[in-house]
Amino acid sequence: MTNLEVAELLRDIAAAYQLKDETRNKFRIVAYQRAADSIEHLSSEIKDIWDEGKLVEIAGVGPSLAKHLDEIFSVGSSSHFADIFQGLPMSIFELMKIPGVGVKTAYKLVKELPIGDKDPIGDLEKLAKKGEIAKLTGFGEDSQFAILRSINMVRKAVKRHLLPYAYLIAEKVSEWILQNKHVVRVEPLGSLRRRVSTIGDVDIAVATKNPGSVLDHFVSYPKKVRIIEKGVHKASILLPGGMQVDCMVQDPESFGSLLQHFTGSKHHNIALREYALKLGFSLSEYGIRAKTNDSDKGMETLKKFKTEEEFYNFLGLDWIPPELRENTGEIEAAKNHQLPDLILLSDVKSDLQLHSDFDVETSHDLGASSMEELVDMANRLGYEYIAMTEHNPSKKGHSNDEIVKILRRKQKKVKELNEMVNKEKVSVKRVFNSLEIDILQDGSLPVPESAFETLDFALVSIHSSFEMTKEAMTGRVLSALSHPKVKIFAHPTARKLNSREGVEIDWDKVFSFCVENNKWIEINGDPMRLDLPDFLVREGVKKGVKFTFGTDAHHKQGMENMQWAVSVARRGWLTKNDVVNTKSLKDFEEML
DNA sequence: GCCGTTTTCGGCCCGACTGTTTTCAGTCG
Repeated sequence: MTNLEVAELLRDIAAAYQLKDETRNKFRIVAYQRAADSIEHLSSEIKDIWDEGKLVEIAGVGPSLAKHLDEIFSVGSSSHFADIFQGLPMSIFELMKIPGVGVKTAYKLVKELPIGDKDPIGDLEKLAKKGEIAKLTGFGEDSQFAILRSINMVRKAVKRHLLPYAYLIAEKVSEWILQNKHVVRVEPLGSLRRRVSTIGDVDIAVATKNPGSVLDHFVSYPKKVRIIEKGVHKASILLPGGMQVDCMVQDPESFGSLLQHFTGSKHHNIALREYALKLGFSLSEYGIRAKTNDSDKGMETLKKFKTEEEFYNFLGLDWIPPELRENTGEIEAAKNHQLPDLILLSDVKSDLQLHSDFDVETSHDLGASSMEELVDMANRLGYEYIAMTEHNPSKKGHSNDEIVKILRRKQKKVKELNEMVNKEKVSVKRVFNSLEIDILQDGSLPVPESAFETLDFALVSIHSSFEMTKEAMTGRVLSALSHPKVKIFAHPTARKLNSREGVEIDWDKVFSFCVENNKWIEINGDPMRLDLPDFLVREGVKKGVKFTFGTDAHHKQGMENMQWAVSVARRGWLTKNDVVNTKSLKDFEEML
């Protein structure tokens, strides 16, 4: 079972408890939901954790849950879970996948209508179209229509959006909001502000003294498909392409609290509120109140915050950078003044994966910009050095001698380039001659030994045979990294967001190998990759791994994607010192 | 059912919006 499957199972158990005796099981239900959340966000497979006998070390999993899960993994089912599901049609849990349909609604529908276990959502859709739902007590035409619309959304399964696209949307909607004269300040928040690799919906906060006018204006956004909801504090609209935009408004006096609340993550906020409770405070988007038994008294003691810094400081915490707010130890670190000094875009002195249009006769993509254009862009970005890392020449159709010949030609071209930058007084002082080399299925590299001599260093990466066992894949990668000229493992999981899962690798082994043998791991800034993923970056840096940044630009404009690599690094708790690209040219040459 | 820098017992985040209701339940983030 995958982490997601286990999480879904635990959520279904929680739902079943809600139906059986919600009052008595109130906190047991919460416990199952928390365990589900925790397991869904694990950075390793729960099956592996079970193998090591460490289930109880997962946050939210105690002796009882560990016992039931152990039964699931060893026997394939749990008698206790079976008891809880006893007498409940499985169609209930299927219907809960429809947004807006929770456990109570699903139960009522299954009980009142002829819905089978085979295709419950299909059955429900047919009944809704016949108008059968609206006839039930507690339902009406509106809720029936909402269910039909939600079923459509499940069918379409709107994918999460890439960061730059979400940024663009946030920018355009913010511009629209700013046209309202009552707007004091507009800030895109949520997962966008935390720089998560993919964005579900865009959240925008507005400071204003006139919330009604601002929300009216917001929902009149010309490009919207429809208004999803609208109240006095917040509203949501749907845009073409399935992007949802939420807008929350707040008085400028309390804007710091709103920023904190609406940036999330949900898990960070829950943990922060629990932490505050122990200090005797209750947190919300309005501010902080002292917790008293007398609820009337409590109302009078709301403390407001104009800025986030004041909000966190009031709780005895350092201000926590948004990228760290995932409840993975940041609150503890903020209390002990041990938050990392995160790397900034301005610390970056180089781009270590670039593809020019110099024809190396590769079977992969060539770049679209000339080496000169890439150098020009690097100068504009203020870099000290860059690396030309075209793909290796194709093995098919080339003899070893021909490959060497092609790479000597490239070596000569880069040499001329270096003579040019040395003559002109520009920020780029050196262009490295490198190559991105395929790691073949057996771990070998499709470049003859004498060709390596033309290179300053090489990158290796996976472009084929993605489905291998973890052991085989790990051996394949370590074999490639062993070559003395190979310095960087580029886009290491080979994932493509929304289209391809990353490969399976024993990261512990690869990280240790890199630390011991002075090899580096790339954080690829291509918005479709963002690879190594942030949670693995965090694990790597704990082991002492050094990282490189590469935009993988195949056009000079692509070099502006460096900001996304920095985002991933910050989410992985990296400081300037953990990233090779922040080193001066002299230090980099020594490290090579 | 989980958890501990007040606790191994007694707590468990906080609030908004919708639809169907006559005061609230259900769902969501």
